[in-house]
Amino acid sequence: MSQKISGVKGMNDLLPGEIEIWQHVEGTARELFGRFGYGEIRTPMVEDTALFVRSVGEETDIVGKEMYTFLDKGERSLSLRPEGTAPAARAYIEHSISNQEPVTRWFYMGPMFRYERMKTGRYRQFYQIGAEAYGAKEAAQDAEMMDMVVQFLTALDLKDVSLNLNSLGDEACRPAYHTKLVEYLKAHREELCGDCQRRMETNPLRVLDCKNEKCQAVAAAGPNVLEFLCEPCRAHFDDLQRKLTALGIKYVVNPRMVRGLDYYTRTVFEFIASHPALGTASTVGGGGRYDKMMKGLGGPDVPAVGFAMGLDRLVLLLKESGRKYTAAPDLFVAVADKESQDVAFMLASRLRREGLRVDFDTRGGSLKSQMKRSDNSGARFTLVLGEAERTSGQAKLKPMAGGDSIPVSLDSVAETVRRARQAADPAGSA
RNA sequence: GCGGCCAUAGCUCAACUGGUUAGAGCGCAGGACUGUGACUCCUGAGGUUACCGGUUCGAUCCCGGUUGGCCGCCCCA
Repeated sequence: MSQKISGVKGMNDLLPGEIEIWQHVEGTARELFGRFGYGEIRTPMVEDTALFVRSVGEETDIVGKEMYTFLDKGERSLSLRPEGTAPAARAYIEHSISNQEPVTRWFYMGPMFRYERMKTGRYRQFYQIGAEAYGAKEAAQDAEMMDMVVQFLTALDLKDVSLNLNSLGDEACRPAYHTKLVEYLKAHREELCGDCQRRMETNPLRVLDCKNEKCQAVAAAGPNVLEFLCEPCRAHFDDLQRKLTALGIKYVVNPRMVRGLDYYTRTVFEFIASHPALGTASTVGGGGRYDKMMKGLGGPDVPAVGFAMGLDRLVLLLKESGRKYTAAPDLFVAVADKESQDVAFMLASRLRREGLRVDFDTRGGSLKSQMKRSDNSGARFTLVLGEAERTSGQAKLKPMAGGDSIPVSLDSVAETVRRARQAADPAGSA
């Protein structure tokens, strides 16, 4: 055997048997987000490196050490996208969308790339579904987005997901808090872990969500970001909470929640799932408002709010739930004798044209092996075609789950199968 | 980037302290039953024991390296 070639570390193949779950999640998102008026966009997987440096933030781990960055043959520095918000913003600016409509709502889904140590639910090529709403600074826009996520999780029947909420203020009030926090942390330097002593210089907000118990104690006793909010930010946050309550959405205000990207202002939120299968990978999605990013990227001064969910973790949860999403054939056409092979082949084709999901063994083989294959395929019925059927034009639909066979003429197979399917699964698609 | 555990058939796992042709269950294929799957029984295919090197008369087992996987830290989705 020659040298075996394996896939790249942290990048996985998705095969039939599993892909159906992904399709289900993506299909649910498309339908639901469409209902909220969001249009799908697809941006390239590769962008100018500067886009992420300027939006995500030079000091973040993502840009600092996790990006797949390379020079193309024209010596341009390009990067595989590590997240979806910046590319969407770039597209929004590039196509002058703000000149065409006051409010724009987009969603996207696809692979993202980060060079990281692999863990449960965390891969180097991972998948996100995200949405962005541009042009509305009102808290109602934030609330609408969270409503959409909640409905999405509900549609997937995912329970035990909680919404954490915080406000980081804006350029009017954040600096004062920032100063106060650094002052406070410096006074308690000795009580912090080594990482946090470093963080207080580079990104003091991150000390707030350090997992270390001592650091948490220090952070808990320190200045509270919510008490520093200026009047407009305070009003915005209050309004958001009123709207969520009105929508019946449960949430927890966590003044120590911050996020890994620098561009957020005011609202930030996270959806956290508690499930043993996820281990420490409990965040399934998060987002927030980024009112200043567009201008920072050289675009118009439009406010925006967005979120992203990690599909890998959602799929992990759905796998745990044990639900099946595979679409089995309606009918397996089996052949009893060699002479019937071509007729059966044509019959299978005809039934597919009539809209049935039909499986057929092009190799022929013993009837027994075909029956086994039919059983394995999960087909609802098997139709055996042999000399008797060919001459009489009559056949039997054998229900693979057991029960009596249904006599049927070869001309009305599709209709009969459809009716049986309808009876068994009225909610199923046609 | 740091620390710990692990790697045997497609999958889940065996193989006494280093000792003959590395086994089982599941799955797959064929048959018992020549036009009927599942249950039962029989048979078969499928392995360079992740890779490279070392110690040894002899290595799946011991040692080193590489690659890959898992767990914790970090960070995140």
